[in-house]
Amino acid sequence: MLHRLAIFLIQAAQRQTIMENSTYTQTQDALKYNFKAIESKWQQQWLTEKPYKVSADPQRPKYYVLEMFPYPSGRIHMGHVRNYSIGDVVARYKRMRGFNVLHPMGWDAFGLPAENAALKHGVHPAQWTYSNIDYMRGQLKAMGLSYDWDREIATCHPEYYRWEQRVFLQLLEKELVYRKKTTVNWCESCATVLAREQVIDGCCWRCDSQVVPKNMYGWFLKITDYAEELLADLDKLGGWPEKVVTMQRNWIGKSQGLACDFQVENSAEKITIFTTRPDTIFGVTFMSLAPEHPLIDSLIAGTEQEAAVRGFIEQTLLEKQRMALDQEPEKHGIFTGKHCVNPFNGERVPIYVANFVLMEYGTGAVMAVPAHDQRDFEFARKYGLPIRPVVQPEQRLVAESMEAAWESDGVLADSGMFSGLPSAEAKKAVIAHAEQQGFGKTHITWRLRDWGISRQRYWGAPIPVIHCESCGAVPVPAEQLPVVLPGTTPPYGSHAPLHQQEAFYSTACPKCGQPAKRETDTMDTFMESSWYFARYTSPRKDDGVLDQDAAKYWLAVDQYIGGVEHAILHLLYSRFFTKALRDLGYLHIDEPFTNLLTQGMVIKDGAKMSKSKGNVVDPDDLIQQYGADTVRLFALFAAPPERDLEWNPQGVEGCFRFLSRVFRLIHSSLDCFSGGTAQIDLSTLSPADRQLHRKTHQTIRRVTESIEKDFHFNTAISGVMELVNQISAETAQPTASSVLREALETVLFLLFPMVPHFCEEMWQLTGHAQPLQLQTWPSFDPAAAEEDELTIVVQVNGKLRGRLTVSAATGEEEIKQLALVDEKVISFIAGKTVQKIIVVKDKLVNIVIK
RNA sequence: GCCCGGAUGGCGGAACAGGUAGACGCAAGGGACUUAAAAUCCCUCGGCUCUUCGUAGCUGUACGAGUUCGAUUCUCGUUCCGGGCACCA
Repeated sequence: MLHRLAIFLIQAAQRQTIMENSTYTQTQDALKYNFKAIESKWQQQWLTEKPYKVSADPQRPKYYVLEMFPYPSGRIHMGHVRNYSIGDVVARYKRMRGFNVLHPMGWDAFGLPAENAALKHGVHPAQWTYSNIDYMRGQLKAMGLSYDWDREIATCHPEYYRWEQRVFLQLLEKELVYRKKTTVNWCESCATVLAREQVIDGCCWRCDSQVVPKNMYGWFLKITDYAEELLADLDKLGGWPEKVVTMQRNWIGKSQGLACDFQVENSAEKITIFTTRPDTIFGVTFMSLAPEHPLIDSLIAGTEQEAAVRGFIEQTLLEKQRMALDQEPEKHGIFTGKHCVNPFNGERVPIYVANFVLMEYGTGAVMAVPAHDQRDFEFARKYGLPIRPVVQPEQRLVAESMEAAWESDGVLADSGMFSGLPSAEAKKAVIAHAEQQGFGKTHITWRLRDWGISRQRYWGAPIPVIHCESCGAVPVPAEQLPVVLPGTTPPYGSHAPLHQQEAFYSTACPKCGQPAKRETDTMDTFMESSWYFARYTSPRKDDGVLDQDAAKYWLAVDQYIGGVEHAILHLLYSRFFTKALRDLGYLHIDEPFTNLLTQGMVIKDGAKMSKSKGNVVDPDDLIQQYGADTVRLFALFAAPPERDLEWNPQGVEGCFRFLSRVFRLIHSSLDCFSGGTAQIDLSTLSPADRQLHRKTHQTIRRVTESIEKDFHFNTAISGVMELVNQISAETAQPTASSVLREALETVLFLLFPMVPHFCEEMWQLTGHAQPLQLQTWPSFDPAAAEEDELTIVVQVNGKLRGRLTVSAATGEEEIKQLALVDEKVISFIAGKTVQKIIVVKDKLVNIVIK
């Protein structure tokens, strides 16, 4: 009794000392987890001491972890909270593993919202953007994220985009950039080009007026030059989700087939078609051209069909715009009055213009084989054109009775010298024949198109080109870069605002000195995000694009983390840029991101969190109420990262409760930290202490494996919760202080990457002088983690009937015997014949009876 | 239409490699403490069955088959949900 009193008094005295010079408040008799004081204290320290500032150090292994940088829309949202919490765990964990960790942050700062805000409120896009950045930077700092803030970049800053302009000019020199005239989606009322996804039901997403096709000039990046490599290198991306690799593969869309010329009857013109089904070439019964096909003009000029065909084309192009993009119009077409000749059999076939043929794919001309292509089939039925099956499945096709095209393989029939060949062989034979005869050759077509980067907008990086009447498009000389966006006044008008700023565009030709005009288009904002990860390695370099040594040391990004919505565009463009920068001599790598984690969306009440749905939860409010550590913990605990996360306010509460529990547990166990660290001797431990010691090491193993294997922090956290639960249970009894201390310190170690402020505070409180983040991640002792008693499950015919507790050393035979004499088991096997007994080591015994 | 995922208690989610289904958390119910409440702590918690309330029996991982001593896990088929592409010749 007296002893207990003494302990109580000592504890009380200790507590008193803690209270006097620490960040806790005391309410009544309980210590309260004062997250506000704790978080601001450590954030302040990190701000002044910059422990996350790094530089290249060839002596140390590097680790580059990157989260997709945000668009500075105004405030961070839960998707960011989740993304950056995940990244921060990786960064902090790898640091404790001894890596030199690069973990930067910045802003994808160009884009239309800034311009819209400018039009609406009269603030300059730069002002709007920079003030959003300031606010959001504060939010990220309040989350305790371990970024090297000295590397922060904003893509709208001239010191960033000047190097992008430099790269643009070098690509121009290498002819990887070109200018061409194409059809774009044009909104008359907004007087601007719209991206495909901004056209809704043929109308402008903003003003709802009719979108029309318009031919105009634009700048293109020749990503198709890299199509083959972009496709082949997908095989190197073992650290990417398969889903994303598949999406990219489909997007690139390589098709191998035959390009073949059909001579136009009574004309010198030829129509080149592309087909992936050369085996069906004897089934061609007509030819279809895209309405935009350049040959049409000469085919119909002066004929009696001319007016009708022109009318059809006009109507079709209009219809194309009017139709919702996800709708397929009914197939229709018109006969041009002309014929062409199938070079394989000399047959003359009618040439049609058809609304379903795309000019952008293949050659814009399609040999129509109604028997083996569903689109051609429908078209043929509608216009009474012949259907001729030439690839026969086992059940022979008869043209008259066919209800749909047969698109699978078969054996060739009515195909001249190829008859009797199976499809696969016939494809090769047909191509070989065409090549030999000189009217066709093997050909590869890509679904991937060149990347149009021109935008008629203000808030983007200016394209560094000057148009001169006599010299044409002239690159801005390197020493004149950057071409800076003009003015501090808001841009007016939504169309090509730069086009209206004479002070900007009016200049002299660098070549001939004559008055000339600057290009007034700006670059697609995907340009900036295609190389920012590389710029982070030398963000302040002011005399070049990249520092070679830094790039070589840090790249590739070891772990990239972001939303799956960027699976195609951003990730494909970045891969392309990496290869292009490599070929310009800036980079030594082929692929930018070794490992990719695509995190799921944040869901509330079954729907994606969004302003329009009104189900957003503001991170600010949550951090205010519970602290950053709790919010981070919940974001990591509620679901594995790649899956959607259902936001549950009560779950957040639960995480806060957990941290409070640990907080109290540590305060009530401060005794165990007062002595030095004693060596733990397995042989002298009481069974309960042995058990806690074991659980401690098992938990280290479990958490380490979850982080290393798949970033499943949710199970890692469960593991720590189990350990905490066991510690709480143990502390009710006398416990060896060394074991208790080890267990509690382990909790802090394992939790640190997720809840850093909290753990640092507890670490300091328990008498450690050096910050926790400078410690080494704990390793587990396999001997300590090992169970010395095992629970063996006994089944009879696969059904659970009993459990045996045996020492780990028990042999198979003995376990078998123990199982057979188990009281419960006997009641099930009595009077039956034991057919066999299956023993799974350390796991179970299954007695099979009849 | 094609290509990928996914489906486990009231909810979010666990289950190494085919071997105890439901870890951990939330919610709910009961209890302790309190004048009371909050906070905290303890217990129960998939469904059904039982004059034995158990260390009980049956059943159960979307549905239907199959392989196996044994299937949430593997195979085939079906349904539903989500995502990507979508007239790609």
